[in-house]
Amino acid sequence: MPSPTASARPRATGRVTLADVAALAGVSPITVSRALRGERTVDPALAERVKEAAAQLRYMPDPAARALASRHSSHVAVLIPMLSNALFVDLLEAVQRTLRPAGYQTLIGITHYNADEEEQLLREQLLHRPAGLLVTGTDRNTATRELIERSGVPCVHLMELGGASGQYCVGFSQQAAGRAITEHLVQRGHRRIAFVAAQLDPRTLQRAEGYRACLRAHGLYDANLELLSPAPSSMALGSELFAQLLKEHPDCDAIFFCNDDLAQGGLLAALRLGVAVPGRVAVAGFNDLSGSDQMLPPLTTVRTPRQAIGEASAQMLLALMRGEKPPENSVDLGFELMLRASS
Amino acid sequence: MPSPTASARPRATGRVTLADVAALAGVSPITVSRALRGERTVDPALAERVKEAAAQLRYMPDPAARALASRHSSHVAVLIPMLSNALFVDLLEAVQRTLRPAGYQTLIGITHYNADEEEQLLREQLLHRPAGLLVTGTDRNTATRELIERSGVPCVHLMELGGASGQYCVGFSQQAAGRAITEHLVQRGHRRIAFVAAQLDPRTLQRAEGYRACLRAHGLYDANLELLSPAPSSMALGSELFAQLLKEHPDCDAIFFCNDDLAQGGLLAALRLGVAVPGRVAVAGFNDLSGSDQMLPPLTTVRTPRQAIGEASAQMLLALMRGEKPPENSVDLGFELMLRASS
DNA sequence: CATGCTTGAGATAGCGCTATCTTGTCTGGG
DNA sequence: CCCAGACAAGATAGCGCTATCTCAAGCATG
Repeated sequence: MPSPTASARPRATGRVTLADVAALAGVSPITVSRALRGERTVDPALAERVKEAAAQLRYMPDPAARALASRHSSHVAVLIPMLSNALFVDLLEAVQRTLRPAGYQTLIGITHYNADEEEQLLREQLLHRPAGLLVTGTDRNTATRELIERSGVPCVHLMELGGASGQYCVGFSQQAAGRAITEHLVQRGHRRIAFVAAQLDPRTLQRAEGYRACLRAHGLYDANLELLSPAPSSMALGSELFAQLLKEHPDCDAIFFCNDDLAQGGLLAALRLGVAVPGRVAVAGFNDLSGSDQMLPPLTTVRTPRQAIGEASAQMLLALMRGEKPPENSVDLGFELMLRASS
Repeated sequence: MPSPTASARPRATGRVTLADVAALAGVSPITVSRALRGERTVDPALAERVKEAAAQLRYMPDPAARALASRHSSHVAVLIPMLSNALFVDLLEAVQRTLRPAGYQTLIGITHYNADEEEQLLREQLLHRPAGLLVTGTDRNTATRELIERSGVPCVHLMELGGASGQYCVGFSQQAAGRAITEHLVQRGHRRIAFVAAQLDPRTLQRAEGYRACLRAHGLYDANLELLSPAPSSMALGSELFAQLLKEHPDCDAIFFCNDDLAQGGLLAALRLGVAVPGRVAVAGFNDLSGSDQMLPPLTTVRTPRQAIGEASAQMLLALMRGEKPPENSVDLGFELMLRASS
């Protein structure tokens, strides 16, 4: 039995509406709307009264009606490549944890590292008139870029830095991170350092650039020591590529895997094949995923600040959606070398 | 420059609306609405003409307006416990792959195995008037169950079977799976078989029941050989629990881990500690997650049909949303023992 | 004291669809 | 030849909000 309080007029749907709250508070619906959205043009005392009435009736605004009238939904569209990479799970988790309390629902689109799929997903999501957009990386096809541009929806780019582009970005320099971990291997005395990568997405390629820059600076670069596979990253693939690399290049004395799952697979292959790590070959990974510290030997890797990126990007987006201008367009959250026994 | 075709009246938003399509096709807006939704009450020839007009104008219906007018959005709310368990990533992937082509957007809620959080998420999602609901398991608090019930939204339960409840379920018997893998260990001649579990969610506890039932049937059950931790599942925890178990129960000759990440951690701990697997102690896991086949030795486990569950549950939900009655309330997709060298 | 400005509230008019009720047309049975 | 019944299309009326315009009251200005 619903409360017997004042009500505008019975609605067909039985929902508590703005009009009900307005009737109870003795004001017009538009005033309720303004009061609940915290507009300044409502007298504080009145606003308080309205909020009490809303609470009493357990009023909850209808997102669809809001979206239709205001041309903005309470959705934030998030485009990420793949959830099978734990990196993006952590990122997403942090994003949701930040956006939900602010009243935003995340619409998750998985692009599978595919530009066309990304474009298609974005088109679908834009139909929902999202209030904001979170996309992975800055590299995408022209149509998608224009779609973002023309939609006028605030957009923050994840995982990379903006450079001079003026885009809003939160991430770190993949290139610098790739360079730093390679430098570490050089400092440990390795000379024949291989780079093993899968997926070959833009960020992987940036890490490759860091690897190359470092080795060139030391006069150690050898293109033959790059083993690049477009297949999706996995432990199984890491095992395979490890074996292949050592067979083709027996003189290789260190391997930088572009992601920890590959590296973990590599370490297991080493164990299986009886290859001593780091004695015969040192191994380094990227991202410091779950389990890397448990490996035998524990994996040297680069810890990437994915939770921080998720939270900071969501905060930046919240500011943009409020119409504020963030202090910086591009936020660099850095990275940390995790030096363990595999190197 | 937009096409100079007929149009109802300029809209403030610049969007192509039903009215534009209606004007171009020379029919009323409601007829366009009906034709595009495939209602039977429109002459096929006319419907074709309308669809052509819509295609020509690149008309896309506005989900918010639809939701408001029809009281159903194009959202399907999905409640899952956690994405850090790869199981749910695969499940979600399959769900999205099935629902998206049908025009449904998934709203993902992560419950963190927490009943209150689940209730809160569901309340938020129901505001969006989802067309369907996908929830993990059948075990939840009364408020949440009533919320689902009263919402009238079609709902399918994932990962478990319905029993006599009459709920729509797609999954397999966690109990039977737990029993089967334990039976396998018994058949291999093990007598002191431990059960190591984390998280202790309902499905884990069902597996525990299967384990107990099997060992009791063989007269081998010993409650001391159960090591149950409420902490979240991870490789690190698996390592820890493995070491703890062998220390406290040196006579233990086999371990059934409730999830593969724990088991993988256990295998690595064995390697670290120099414990021979399966010689000294056999190890079995659950779910056949990525990497389990790469372990040293490869992990014996239970392959669970998560992609199939995702797809079948989405198909069942699609049927329910169309107003059809599925042939069966509860669909059992079974499981498969993956016997590898760890046992 | 008239003028202009701010400020808080309400009236009005949609946002872009669909549910529902009506109307017109066509069919076949008595 | 008329009328019940089925069917295809349209007219009407919202769904539950918010953008925008309007208006009355209050206050400082010259």
